[in-house]
Formats: sequence, structure tokens, C-alpha cells
Amino acid sequence: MLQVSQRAHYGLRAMTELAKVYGQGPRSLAEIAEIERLPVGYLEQLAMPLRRAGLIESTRGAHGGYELARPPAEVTVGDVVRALEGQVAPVECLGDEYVAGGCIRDTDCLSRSVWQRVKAGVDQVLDSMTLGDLTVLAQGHGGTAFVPISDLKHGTVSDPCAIAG
Amino acid sequence: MLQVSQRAHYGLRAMTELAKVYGQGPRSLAEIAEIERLPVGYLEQLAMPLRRAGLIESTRGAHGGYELARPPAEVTVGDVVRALEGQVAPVECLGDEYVAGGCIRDTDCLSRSVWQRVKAGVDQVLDSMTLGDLTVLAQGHGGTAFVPISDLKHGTVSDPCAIAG
DNA sequence: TATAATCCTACTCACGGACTAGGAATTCGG
DNA sequence: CCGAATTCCTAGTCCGTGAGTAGGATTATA
Repeated sequence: MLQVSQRAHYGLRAMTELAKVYGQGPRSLAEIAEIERLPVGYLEQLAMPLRRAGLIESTRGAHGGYELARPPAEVTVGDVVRALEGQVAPVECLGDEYVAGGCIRDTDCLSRSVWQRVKAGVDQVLDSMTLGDLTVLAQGHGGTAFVPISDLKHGTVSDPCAIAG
Repeated sequence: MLQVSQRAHYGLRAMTELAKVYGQGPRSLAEIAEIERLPVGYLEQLAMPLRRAGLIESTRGAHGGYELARPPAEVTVGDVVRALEGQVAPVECLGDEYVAGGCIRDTDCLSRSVWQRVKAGVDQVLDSMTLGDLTVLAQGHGGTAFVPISDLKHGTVSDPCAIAG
């Protein structure tokens, strides 16, 4: 449940690649697609909303490509994912195009209060991580960037997915 | 993004109705569907996994129906939602049918670490709320049951996962 | 001018979510 | 015992959307 689209996953992966080479000039989508094994045509479609959101800048023509518009530490994961998929909204009545009263149950809805908390939790996570944090993790300096997973979940859970480091 | 299915939403709404009348004998799906304005045929399909998960008990025949198998305070929202939609898994490599190494990038994946945190955050939220909490909210005694939303977002609580303590 | 790149639109295609249909099995009230 | 009310179960439909592909126009480099 609560699956994220390939769109967001791919886009975030591409952005981490751009973060790694920040300050070294533009990279072409072909390069990124190669590294991350992503369909380049599809990646093109992801680049547009990212650019319109002001997260990346493009250079056209030969030897052109994309680069981050801001330092990696100033781009949150939430920025990226929201640019690609819109606001976190587990149910429609929590989206920003929702007009109050659109659902008869509206604020009385018990279920809604649940999804509202889920949304708040997810937003909190997404906004607390930057692309800079991620690349630091990749360099093996993990643990200082932000709270380790083991502290997030209750205690001793031995997770096979635990972040390396 | 991160939309939850109608399945989970409907199911949770139905369960809150059962929670409201806990201890008063079984309620038919027709009644619940009426109250929550849900397609009864679809609701039938949701009842089965909830029963198999041991969350509700059924009484067949005339004047039969469903009731919670445990007191509302002992059924978490996570129990309900997972019974209907399976484990929270923003990406496949975080599901429990994922075999280590199935993705070449596996633990090196920067993006994966993001979704792992999202999952942890969501699980924390879902497991910290029970059907009992929700019905208490409905009776206007809200605020004592758990942390108000206003404290969850951009507030004093920096980590959504700190809610439970 | 050839080439490499972004930019943009449109199209396809398969999958899954959200139901509907139709019936069998069970239980209760008369 | 009969009929209504209910759960139980399987199978189908329908439609939107996610995930790409295709093809070209534009812009820059060398």
C-alpha cells in the first residue's frame, strides 16, 4: 500500500545523480539514464516539471544537459517528489484542489483524520531530507546527516534494509 | 501522491462504524453501507480479508452481520489497513516478498533510503491510532486521545515518529 | 553543416482499482 | 417447513492511469 510511482522514484534517483556532480556543469539525460538504468525518453518527461519547479536548470544544444539550480543541501526530497507527483494527499479531501464541503462528511470523517496524520508524517520525513543528506550518506558518512532508521522504528528491529554505514 | 485506495478508505470507514456499536451485536453490511454511503457489493469484498485477519467476526443468516472481534481500543488503524492493502511499501524493494539482491542497486540506493523512512513514518502513525481513539474523537473528547494535528506539522514535534513516545 | 542535446505533443498498451452480477450456503422468524 | 435476510465466494466488466514509445521541432556546439 501507499506505493509511490516510478515517476517519483526515477525522478529522485536522477536528482541524486545530479546532486553528486553539482558544480561540475550540466549532465545530459543520456548519461543519467545510463547510470541509473532508466528509460531516457521517460526521463525527459520528468525533467520538465523539475525545471518548471525551479529545481534544475537546462542548457540546450550539444554538450548541454541539466544541473541543480541550487546546492544539494538546499533541495529537499519533498521539493523533488512534489514537483513530480504533486502534494501528498492520501485521499482527495486532503489535496489542495479540494473545496471545503466537497465531501458531505468533510471534517467529521474519522477516516480522514487518519490520513491527515499520515500526510503530516510523510511531509515531515520528506521535508527533513535534502539531496545533500543523501549524497553524504552515499559517501559513507551516514548517521550524522539525520536520525538513523533504527531510532525511527521502535527499537531493536533488525532490518535487512538498514542503511549501510 | 501516495494515494491510498478506496479499498482502505472504505474499509476503515466501515470499521469505525463497527467500532461505534461494539458490544451491541452484529451489524449487517447493508446497514453500514447505508450509513457510510458505500457500495454494499464492494464492501462485501472488504469484509473477507478483515475476517481472515481476525479483526471482525461474522454471523450468518437472517439478523446476522459483522462485529469487531476485539474491543476498538485493541484494533489499530494499521491492523485494518494492512489487512486490506498489505504492508506499507512505497517501493517494491521494501515489501516483504522482496528478496535481497532482487534489485541490483539494493542497499546502495539513495532513493530507497528515503522510502524506507517514509514507510517507517507511516507505520508509526498507523500503529499509534486505534479505532477506539477515533470513536473518542467523534464524541468530542478529542485532543486527549493523541497528539493534535497542529503539533504534528511544522510544530514542536520535529519527528513524526516521536509521537508514540 | 552535422551532431548532440533539450523541448514538446501525442499516442499506445497493459495493469489494476473499483465495482457489478450471480449464485450458493446459512440462519432466523413465521 | 418456507421464505426472507444475510454472509460467502467467484467471475466478469469497465475505465482510468501509469509507464512508457515515437516523432519531430528547436537550440547550441564544433
